[in-house]
Amino acid sequence: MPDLAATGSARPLRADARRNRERILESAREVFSADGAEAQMDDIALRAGVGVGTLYRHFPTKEALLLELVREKLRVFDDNVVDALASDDEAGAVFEALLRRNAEIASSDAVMQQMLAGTGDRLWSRLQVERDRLDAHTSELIERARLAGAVRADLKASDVAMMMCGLCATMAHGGAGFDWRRYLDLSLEGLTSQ
Amino acid sequence: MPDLAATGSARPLRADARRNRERILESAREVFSADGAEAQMDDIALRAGVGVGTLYRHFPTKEALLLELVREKLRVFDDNVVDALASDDEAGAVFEALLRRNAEIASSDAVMQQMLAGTGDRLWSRLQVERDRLDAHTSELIERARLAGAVRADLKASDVAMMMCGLCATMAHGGAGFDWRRYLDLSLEGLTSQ
Amino acid sequence: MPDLAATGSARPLRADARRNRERILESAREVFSADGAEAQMDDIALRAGVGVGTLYRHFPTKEALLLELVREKLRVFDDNVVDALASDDEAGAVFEALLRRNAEIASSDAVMQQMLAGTGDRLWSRLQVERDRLDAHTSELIERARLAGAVRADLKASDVAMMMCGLCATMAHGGAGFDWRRYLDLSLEGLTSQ
Amino acid sequence: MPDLAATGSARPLRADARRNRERILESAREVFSADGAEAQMDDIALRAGVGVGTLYRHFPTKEALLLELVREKLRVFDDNVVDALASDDEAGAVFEALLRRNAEIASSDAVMQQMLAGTGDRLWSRLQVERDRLDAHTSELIERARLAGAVRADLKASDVAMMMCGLCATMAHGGAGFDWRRYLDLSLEGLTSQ
DNA sequence: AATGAATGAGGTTTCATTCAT
DNA sequence: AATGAATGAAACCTCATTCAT
Repeated sequence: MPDLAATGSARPLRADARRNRERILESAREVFSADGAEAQMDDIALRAGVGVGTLYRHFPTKEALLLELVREKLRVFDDNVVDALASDDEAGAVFEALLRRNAEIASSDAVMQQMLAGTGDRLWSRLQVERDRLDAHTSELIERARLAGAVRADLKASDVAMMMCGLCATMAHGGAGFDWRRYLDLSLEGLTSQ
Repeated sequence: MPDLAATGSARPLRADARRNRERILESAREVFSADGAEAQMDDIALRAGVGVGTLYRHFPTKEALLLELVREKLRVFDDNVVDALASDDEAGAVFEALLRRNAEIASSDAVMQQMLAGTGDRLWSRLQVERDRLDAHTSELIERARLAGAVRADLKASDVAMMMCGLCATMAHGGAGFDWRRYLDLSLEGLTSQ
Repeated sequence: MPDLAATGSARPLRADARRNRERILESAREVFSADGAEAQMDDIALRAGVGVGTLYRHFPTKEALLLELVREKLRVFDDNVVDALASDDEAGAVFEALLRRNAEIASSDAVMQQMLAGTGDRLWSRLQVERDRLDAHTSELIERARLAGAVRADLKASDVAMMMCGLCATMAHGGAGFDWRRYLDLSLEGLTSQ
Repeated sequence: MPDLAATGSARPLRADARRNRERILESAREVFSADGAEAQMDDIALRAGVGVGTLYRHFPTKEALLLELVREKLRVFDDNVVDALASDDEAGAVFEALLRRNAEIASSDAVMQQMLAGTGDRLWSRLQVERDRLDAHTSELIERARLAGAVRADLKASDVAMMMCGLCATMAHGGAGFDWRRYLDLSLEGLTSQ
């Protein structure tokens, strides 16, 4: 009999509970994207087809829900970095492709944009674990690109983080006539110029 | 005849009313900086030493107040661009100095950071007049720098706007270990590399 | 011009605000009496004919409202003790009459009964000032009665307080076939027997 | 044939169910004592090591659970009265000893204090059977004490009930500097003075 | 013109109880 | 029988805005 408890800190959820959890997260993504961080918990529950109580059973706080949404996305970012590390292609190309890939993901996630764009500093500080892991992997990737002469000699993970942060801010300004892809191109120049 | 158009609505204010207006704006800057966009109108009025009613007489809406704050700062940005246009120094150096100067201003203005960092897209679209003027002057400055060979040949005013926007996002993340001045340096590389 | 501020710690309320305050207190007494301490703020506001916001402007918390209600009544108790101290009648009779008078007041005040009967210990501790004053005056009255040989030699103010407390508990049990006036008679025996 | 009536509903419980019932009652005593009547059913179930569902299987309502707790204690009170009736000691001393004994029991039972101190009149009225039995036995005890000349000639069971009720109110006011044992002494004076 | 009291829709969260597993 | 996830009607309180003074 496998030790189910080993898969996570808490006991595994019942099938229906897990389904509800997924539906809540999905609705939350949609509603937060539409209404911003001031979206209402009732709306999220309604859209998920569950009672508010259920929502609060899974996420004890609005903040906790928001946090989980961002955490998930940071994990996706990290997964992509790990993927990139496994690639045998040319290091500079791999680095650039990774940034474009993660940027595309962020561009379709309004919550991520808001978090990265500066609101919610308190939330941000609670994601230290995920950010540290992401930074560590990013540093590895940078090192490879550096050895290949594809990026500035002094490039650091925090530079990449700042760039993603700035990029998200331009994404969030949909109506301002901003073209984040162009901004990414310009920024890449800055990161890669010797 | 004074330039009434510059104050928006054309009615000249009584001396005490104008004083109140100034005090309100100053308090608003302080309170919004401290509490973010969710600062309370009552707090702003209290700090200004006026009743809420007076506050609402000057600014019919919280949004209008926020708007005015940003508008003012955009005018400062623009004034600085105009100053730069009047300079006889080397065009590339003038361009770079301007960006640094405006960045410093933004770095001490939390409201500006929040607006530029992505929140309040609706607000942003209501500043078209100021943004257009700023963009026009910025374009002039870019053109001079381009002729001097100091920036990319295809650089546009909106590129600069995006960069300032991204910069503000990193400023807003005080606690994330971000160093916006470094980010500005990197970005300048991107804008100026040929 | 009289120093209006001297009448209280805060500036005097506008006429309409004072009227509202009175109406709120009156409704609160009625609603708390009917529904107990778990009465709803909305109901109180509704009955007072004001918005909830107004209620909360006057009393920042449900607890604060409850507190004020009890505080008022403790002041009435104290006023009666002071009245009794001013009486020239026979000390024992004055003492007994006072207890009966305050008991009658408590019997028509369900909030007071609930507080005195034991719930809300936290509230009770915030009434220290009023209780101390009441105890001080009560001690004076006891002393007179003692000198007249009308009460136990060792009677203390806290004995009287306990008795009122117990009395309120029997009042609160309206349905139990309890007769608090009889209980008061029995208790008086205990306090006065030598 | 066992006295099924004593357990209320007549169905004998399975061994494990009975064990659960006991654990629930024990937890309920602890949690209600700690948190007052607004203790949460979930907490009680958690402490008992059962699911809420199980709790509700045994007690269909929070009120029913509270009721059972008080009912139990009233039975203990009654048992003590029956014990006292079996005593051959001097009737006055027996009477007084009984009151002290039951008071000590109440003093260590916050739930009992809250019930007797006035909250929950509705609950009180549902304990008619137990109260009647207790009153009947108390009356017998009083009668013996009366014959021995140890108590007021007109003392009734309801007087004793009121006294216990008042006593519990002073117990509940832990922080008020109240000394319920002293209050009991004073009250005994009142009950026994001729 | 200024004041600040009043408004009340709406926000988050709790918790007794039900019911699918 | 037992479990605990789900429910949703409240509860308390906030705050942008209005309006009588």
